[in-house]
Amino acid sequence: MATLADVARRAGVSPATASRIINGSPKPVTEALRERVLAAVEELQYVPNAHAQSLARSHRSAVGVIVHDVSDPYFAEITRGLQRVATQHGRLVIICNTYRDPDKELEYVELLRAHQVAAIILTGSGYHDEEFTRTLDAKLRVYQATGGHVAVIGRHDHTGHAVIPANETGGYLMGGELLSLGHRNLGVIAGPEHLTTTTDRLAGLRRAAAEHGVELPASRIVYAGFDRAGGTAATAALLDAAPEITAIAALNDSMAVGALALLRERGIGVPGRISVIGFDDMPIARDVTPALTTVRLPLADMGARAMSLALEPSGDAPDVEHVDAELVRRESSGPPAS
Amino acid sequence: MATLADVARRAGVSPATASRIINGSPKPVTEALRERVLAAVEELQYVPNAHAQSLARSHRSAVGVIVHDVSDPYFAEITRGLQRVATQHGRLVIICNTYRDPDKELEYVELLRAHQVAAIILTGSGYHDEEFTRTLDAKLRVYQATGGHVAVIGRHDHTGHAVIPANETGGYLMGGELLSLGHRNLGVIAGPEHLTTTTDRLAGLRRAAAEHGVELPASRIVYAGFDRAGGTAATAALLDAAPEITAIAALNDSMAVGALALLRERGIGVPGRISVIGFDDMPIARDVTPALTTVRLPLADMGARAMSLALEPSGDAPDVEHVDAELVRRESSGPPAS
DNA sequence: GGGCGGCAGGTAAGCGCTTTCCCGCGCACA
DNA sequence: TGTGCGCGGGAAAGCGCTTACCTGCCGCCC
Repeated sequence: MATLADVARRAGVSPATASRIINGSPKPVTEALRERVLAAVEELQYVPNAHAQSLARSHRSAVGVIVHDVSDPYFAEITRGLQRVATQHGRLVIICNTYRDPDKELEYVELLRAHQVAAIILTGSGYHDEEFTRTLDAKLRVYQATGGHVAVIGRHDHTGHAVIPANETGGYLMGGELLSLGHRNLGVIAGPEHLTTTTDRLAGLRRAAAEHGVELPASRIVYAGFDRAGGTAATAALLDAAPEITAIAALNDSMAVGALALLRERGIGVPGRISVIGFDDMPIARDVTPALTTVRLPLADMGARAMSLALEPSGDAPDVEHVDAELVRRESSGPPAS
Repeated sequence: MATLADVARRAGVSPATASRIINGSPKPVTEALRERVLAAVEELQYVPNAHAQSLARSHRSAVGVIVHDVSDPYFAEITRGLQRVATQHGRLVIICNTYRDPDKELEYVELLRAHQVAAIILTGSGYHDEEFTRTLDAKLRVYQATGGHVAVIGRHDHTGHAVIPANETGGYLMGGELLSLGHRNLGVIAGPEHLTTTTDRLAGLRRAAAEHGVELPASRIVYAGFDRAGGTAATAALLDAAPEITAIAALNDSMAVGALALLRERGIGVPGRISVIGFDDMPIARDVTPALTTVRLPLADMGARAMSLALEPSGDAPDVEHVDAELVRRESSGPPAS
């Protein structure tokens, strides 16, 4: 690799001058030298070593994002928003996939710290695991103590910037929709029980049920993975345990898609025999059959807002932005068969 | 941030010793010192500065990936495969989204070079643009000349490691399927004309048509963006230009999904009135309505193979792996209405 | 004409690590 | 007892860049 010294030598100037010209420093430089240096850069195809730069300036330029899995449309959408804002700020985004392994989450915080990122964005759900939460919080604090910015999406027990989706309200909306359509026998297919996202959405659902005087016994709630496969598995289990249900509330769209697939396979009409409602409004929700009634969260926007919070710290106090959930009626829900 | 010097001071040793202990260097160190250093690391929550490390060792550890858009399921799948292999090799992946802007592609190659990545993976289609291709190739060569590894997915005019999907054969498969079902009036909704992916797939389609003695006039081919919106727009245009068609070949699944959406909206039965066939077999292909008949490409696997080629250079000669396309029959295709 | 200010450019000190080389010690050997 | 060797540990030289500080020169003023 050509170095700055090579460029300087070739242009017959000192490294300092070369550096100033290349970085457009405010220090004035003769036009003749400038041209010689720029020519040398071109001939040598010189690109400054980013590591050396970040070592010399103590200026952090990249930002880190920790997601469960970028290829999951939920995170893909959020990431899109994150990227957009980061790029506007001229910052490189380092994406870390934990594949839902809490240990990896911890590791990645260290790794991002090692890479001197300007900010860490934690997406995905918080965990109901006190020890893990404490450890994570401690690591983030250490990072913040050295000037790092942190923003989380979702409820994590960490004080700092946060974008918090209305999971409880959304759950309430799902429940309200199904109940006011006349359903009384609801089943729920939920993500892992130790995720705050699961419990928050479920809490809203319970609140709606309670208001309508409807039971939601434990046997009607099946926990599984927060993905398509989890959705089919949970639906199968639910159908075995409670064949009388007329509606299924899926705690995210991926699970809802899995449910739809299983119901189709078994020849169970949706919404004729069973209504299905999802959560998140991922892009594919409108393209499945039947188009999915769901609770919309502005995913890309949430990502953008989190990145903005991290990159444009408005003040010293931690900023918390709540984002609203909104019901989107499509074709997978209807009144129960009478 | 705590530095190595801080750790050394606290443990009462030299930075050299601290470094050796922390990195598990082969040089033997007394157990007592080791413990003192490790304790200091813990107390100070020390994490080595990755930039300083990569400067000191001349060892490149990250790898760079250039995609059009990670949030596009096509690239999301490929990225998944890339990540898997990279993680196995203990390497960090830097993902760069070009949003289909060739200039950004060029910029990102420089940026990744600046970041001293060990390898650059170029995904996404090649361009029919001689100047661009030459510039890109030149930049990649410079990178390779300094020891960087390059692997591309898809047909790019660049000699080096490559994973090349059977786009032509896949196009032939699409065409063959539709034609042997009895369709004679085909329409094609294609991605941008300047992409090699578009032209290769189209070439296969043409070959199939020729074999069956079927015309495929220019008026039956509509070019648009390679995404859902492009699919709906192209379908609308196609329906206007050639209302007699009984089948639509979409050159990727995103466009097919867009087509399906438009046809549903217009109340046109699929496959009753018009058959639709896609390309790629993205995860959502099986969940749309009707489930999409498509040509499967093992996307995640392609990503994994590309990363392997880049990270485990088998020899000096450039490795080219061809990957097969395979027809997946689902419900969106059928014989034409008689 | 001498002194001084300003200005282009260079010199060198880091940034935080790794690693080569060297030093001093204690041991075995003759 | 003297020589030599092995071994644990430290000193210091970089890795490639930025930047504070210094130098030498020119033109200006008194």
